[in-house]
Amino acid sequence: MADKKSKKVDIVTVSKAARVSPSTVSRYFNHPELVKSATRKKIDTAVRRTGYIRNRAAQTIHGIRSGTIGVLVPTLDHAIFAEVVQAFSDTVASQGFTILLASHGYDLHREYAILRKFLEHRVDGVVLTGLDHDDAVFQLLDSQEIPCVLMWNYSATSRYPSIGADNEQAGRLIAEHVLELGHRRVACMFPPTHGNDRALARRNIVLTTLRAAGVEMPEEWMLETVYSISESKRDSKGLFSKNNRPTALICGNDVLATGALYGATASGLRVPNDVTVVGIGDFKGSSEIEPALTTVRLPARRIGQEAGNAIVSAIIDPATGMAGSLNCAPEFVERR
Amino acid sequence: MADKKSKKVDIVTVSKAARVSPSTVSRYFNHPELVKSATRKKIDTAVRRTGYIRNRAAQTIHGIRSGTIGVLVPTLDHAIFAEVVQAFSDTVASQGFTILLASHGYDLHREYAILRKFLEHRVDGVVLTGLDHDDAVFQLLDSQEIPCVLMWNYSATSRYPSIGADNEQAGRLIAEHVLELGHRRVACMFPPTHGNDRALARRNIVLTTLRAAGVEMPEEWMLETVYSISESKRDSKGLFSKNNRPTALICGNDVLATGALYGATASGLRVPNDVTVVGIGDFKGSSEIEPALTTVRLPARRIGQEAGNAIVSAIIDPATGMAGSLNCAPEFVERR
DNA sequence: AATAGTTTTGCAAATGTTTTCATAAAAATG
DNA sequence: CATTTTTATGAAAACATTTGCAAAACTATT
Repeated sequence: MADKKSKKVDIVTVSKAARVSPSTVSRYFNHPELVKSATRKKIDTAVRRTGYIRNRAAQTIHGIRSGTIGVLVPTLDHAIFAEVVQAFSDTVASQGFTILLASHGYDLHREYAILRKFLEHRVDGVVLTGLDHDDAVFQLLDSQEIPCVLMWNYSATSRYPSIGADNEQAGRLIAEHVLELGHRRVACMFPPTHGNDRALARRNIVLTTLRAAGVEMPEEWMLETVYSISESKRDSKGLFSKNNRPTALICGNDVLATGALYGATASGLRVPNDVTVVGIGDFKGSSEIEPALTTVRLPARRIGQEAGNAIVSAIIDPATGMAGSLNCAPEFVERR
Repeated sequence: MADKKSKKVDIVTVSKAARVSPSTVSRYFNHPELVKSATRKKIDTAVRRTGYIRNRAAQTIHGIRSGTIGVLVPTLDHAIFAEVVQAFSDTVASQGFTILLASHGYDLHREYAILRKFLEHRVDGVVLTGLDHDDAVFQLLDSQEIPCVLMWNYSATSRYPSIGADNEQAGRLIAEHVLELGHRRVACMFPPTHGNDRALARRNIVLTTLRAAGVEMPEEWMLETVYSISESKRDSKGLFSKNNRPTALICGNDVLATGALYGATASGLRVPNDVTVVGIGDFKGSSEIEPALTTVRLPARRIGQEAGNAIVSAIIDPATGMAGSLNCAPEFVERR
């Protein structure tokens, strides 16, 4: 079977081989119940013999769905996004869709260009990460009539349906936990917040919650550290080795938290006896780190699945349209 | 600009708005040097006003490249693959290509179906992970005339050009290191090798190298553990708590090695004083684990980049065709 | 101003499908 | 067996582009 390397095998090649018309071959694929089973058999062997592979491009220009969904994430280098994408991909693949994947590396300006590329490919739907996007991006989406989901974060007022965790809730949970433990001298460490609305929102709510409880965080305890264990270790060591040090450190994500754990240990402090370290955004595997880390878990797999289901049903049934936003509640995970 | 949500905006809509023929609009995009600059300007504003977005599907049926590359990995849940994909994606994106991504979850039978789907989308090239694939997959590739790269592992005799690390070399490096440290009582822990030629090849060479040095590994010291820190911790604890325990443990990947580190610590052993733990396949971040882990690093970023460059140049210049396989040498990373 | 040469444009055919409509074949009905 | 109904197939138009070819519009040359 299938070795016509010779030249182009198209639907008419098949139709000739099967001695039927091209229309019948087309029907064989799209409405098999309309073709007699004897003919079906003939076409079946012809397809096999010629090694024919359907051409979705040719279908797509008839307004038929392309069967692709554009997915745009900041980067796969952060396990958390890789996990969301994997879950999303699995979910939509089971419904016959394939994903077109691109990353913008936190440069929101690249989003527009990438989105255009997706649209050139006539994706059936688009998934963006985070709530905050260039206005041009939203306008472009408005002008098309394909469904779009903002995943990763949730907000009741997002411009397109958002499926993800509520940053406010996550930040509040962790801040309240720290307060409940009785801490009054609290520091925080977040990634650079420029172009990263997720991190920014988390930090703001943490500060607000603390302030509401009368805990004011001095400027020099608000660390801004890039996503890297070694940087975080270094910065937190700096923080912990000062004579005037905080008793708790809230980290914007678990990579930072991991580094901070190491930093604390390296400074001769024991966790959690001497200092408390907590993270937000538990990724697959952080549950295994030692010493155990208390975090607020953002349910990556669930987010990917829900986003996948939402967009697929919006694609398949455009009449009903997209369901609304969905809050995948972050979950408090206390360890040791 | 651009808000014709009204209806379909195609090249003829634009041509009418610009008062030129559709052919000229087409040329404006594909051979701008052939159209007078005054006309160019007219078309430019027409495009902007109508919000036209080119339809790659319609181009593709003219034999024009689709601008997509199919990438098939086992899963993104392993950081190492996510990292390769990220590097690959960045590399090809800079040349205007977008990736179609799918994962098979180590079920090699799904590869065939996914590959077919890629071909239906008329991808310009395909990247598979690993050297070992179903024969049907190779036959299908043979019957098409699109370039294909096998990435992640290297072998001089692979059926398609392979770009990646040499497992033999990696396994040998780490085994020799253990031998040099004077160990004679060595255990190993690898993921299930079924459908995972990478893990299998590594384990075989480790065993062979040890055996060549007269070190025979007893059956019960060959652990098969799924990719999970907690499983690995549990299994290694079992191993280390026996009265008759090995003095070194070679792990098939760094997730297993991390768990083994914790397992050793939990068994009251100190690393590396009481027991040596080494890994193969250093992933981004394992360099940060404490206690530090000695590994053989598989250069994920480099592999992704090289694979990207190789396939893009094979696509762009089919005459020259694909360059040969490339051995991205694994690198020995000794930490304390 | 007429001619030759060059640049720019439009027409029409081609690409690989799907789909509507009409016709042919088969089955059901009298 | 003739007629009606149903089912299966083919012809041709449509989809959104690209491209070879020829005509038209300029420029340059005398």
